[in-house]
Amino acid sequence: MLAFAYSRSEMVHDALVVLAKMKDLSFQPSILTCNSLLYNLRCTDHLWNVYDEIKSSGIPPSEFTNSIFIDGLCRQSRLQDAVSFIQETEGKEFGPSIVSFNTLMSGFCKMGFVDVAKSFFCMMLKCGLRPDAYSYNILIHGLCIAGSLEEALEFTIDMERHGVEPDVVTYNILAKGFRLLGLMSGAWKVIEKMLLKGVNPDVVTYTILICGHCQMGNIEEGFKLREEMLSRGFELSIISYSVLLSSFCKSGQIDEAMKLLYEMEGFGLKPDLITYSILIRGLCKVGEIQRAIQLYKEMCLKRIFPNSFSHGAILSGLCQKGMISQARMYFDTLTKSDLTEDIVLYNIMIDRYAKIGNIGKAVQLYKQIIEKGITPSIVTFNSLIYGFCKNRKLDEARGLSDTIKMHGLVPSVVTYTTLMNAYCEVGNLQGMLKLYQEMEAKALEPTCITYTVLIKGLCKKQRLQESVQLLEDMYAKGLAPDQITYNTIIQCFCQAQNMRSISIT
DNA sequence: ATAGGGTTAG
Repeated sequence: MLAFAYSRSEMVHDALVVLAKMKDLSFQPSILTCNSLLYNLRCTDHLWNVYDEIKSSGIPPSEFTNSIFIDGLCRQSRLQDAVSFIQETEGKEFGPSIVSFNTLMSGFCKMGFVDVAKSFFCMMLKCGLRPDAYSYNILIHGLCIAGSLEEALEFTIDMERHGVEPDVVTYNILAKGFRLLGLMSGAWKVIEKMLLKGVNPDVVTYTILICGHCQMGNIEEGFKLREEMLSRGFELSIISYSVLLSSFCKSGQIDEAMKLLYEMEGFGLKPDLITYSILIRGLCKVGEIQRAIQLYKEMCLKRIFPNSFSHGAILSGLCQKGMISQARMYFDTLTKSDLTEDIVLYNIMIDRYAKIGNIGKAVQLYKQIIEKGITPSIVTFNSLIYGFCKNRKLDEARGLSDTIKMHGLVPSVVTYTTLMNAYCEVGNLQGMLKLYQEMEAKALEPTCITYTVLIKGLCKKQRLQESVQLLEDMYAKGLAPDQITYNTIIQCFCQAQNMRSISIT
């Protein structure tokens, strides 16, 4: 009991001391205690030791033992070991359980390998196991994160067909999937369906919707939903607050954001690393670097330790203020001392160099990444492509497509949009449209910026009707045009001296 | 003891 209590209270060290004593006295701990310990050490190097210890001690494992072990392997990114383990346990007393498979699928999804996860879904069926709501939700989530919304929806239908009712988690996952693509009208349809099915929204649902409003720049609607939430007896979570905070920060209303921070603290909610990172970024964005550093220190005093998010906030703050040499100094100390070589920090720096047209420095940092054996991300390449485009080196920019493939990466909407913009700038409408078709063929959803580039390209060739049609397409999709979209169209009509059509919307 | 909501670079 003592060992169990220690373990449950995450006092793992004490638990281990008690267990060692027990071993001296030849007392056997219960499997409950062992599992709890295995669970608490699942992210550490002790995972194997504890597991081997259980195996050799003769304590009969429970059905949970194996799935906890698999979870540990997945969390340590040892997916291959997890797969081998599942294969070994097949046919044994506690062979692969649904939970084991679900854990494994979740592990693969988190690493971005949805296809592999799907193959385990099939394997599960072959083992005679019936996927449960977790199995479906894990896959649907993985697909949504990967942007394959259509397939996620197909899986949802499949789920219903097999008698597993989509629950609040399923609907939340789908709503977020639409939100991620900026398609809020789709998200609302998901919620409608959910209500129709008699499934009640929860705090997560509200948070996704508030986030959607905020993302569309409509903080007011976000706050209205918050009122509705409160009137229905829900309490705001740290995350709901963070969404609202973030929205204020994005629109530069930093004092409003700080007010929310004090409000949440007043309710006894403790801001976490993400909340602080949002605020630090917000302060940097409006140029208040000193206040940002002050908050950063306050966070450290509360024993919340900065990660690359908070560092990235300060770094991009310095960059945005045009303090490029200070930014570089900060960057150098971070990359020299930090054990984790985060690609995001490199990306921020590379992007800044690209933005100011210093492609030389950008390429230099890229080479440094490769030398250090750090894997570049698609963002790294997008920034480099931007840099080349800005310097009118379109061939070099396009040439990077092969390098992207070489690294096993996939061009994103941003890759396409950046290149399309470059073609648009040099007046190559055909080149731009060809890229757009290629993008569509890969089922990549165009963003507001993609549409704006398309509109700009068409406007340049006086194809006004088509550009207005694109604007209509955006409305139909629930994709919000921004100021630049409107400015582009207005400017174009002005140039065509067609002042009346401006009221077309 | 397996699933869902918030921050980053384009």
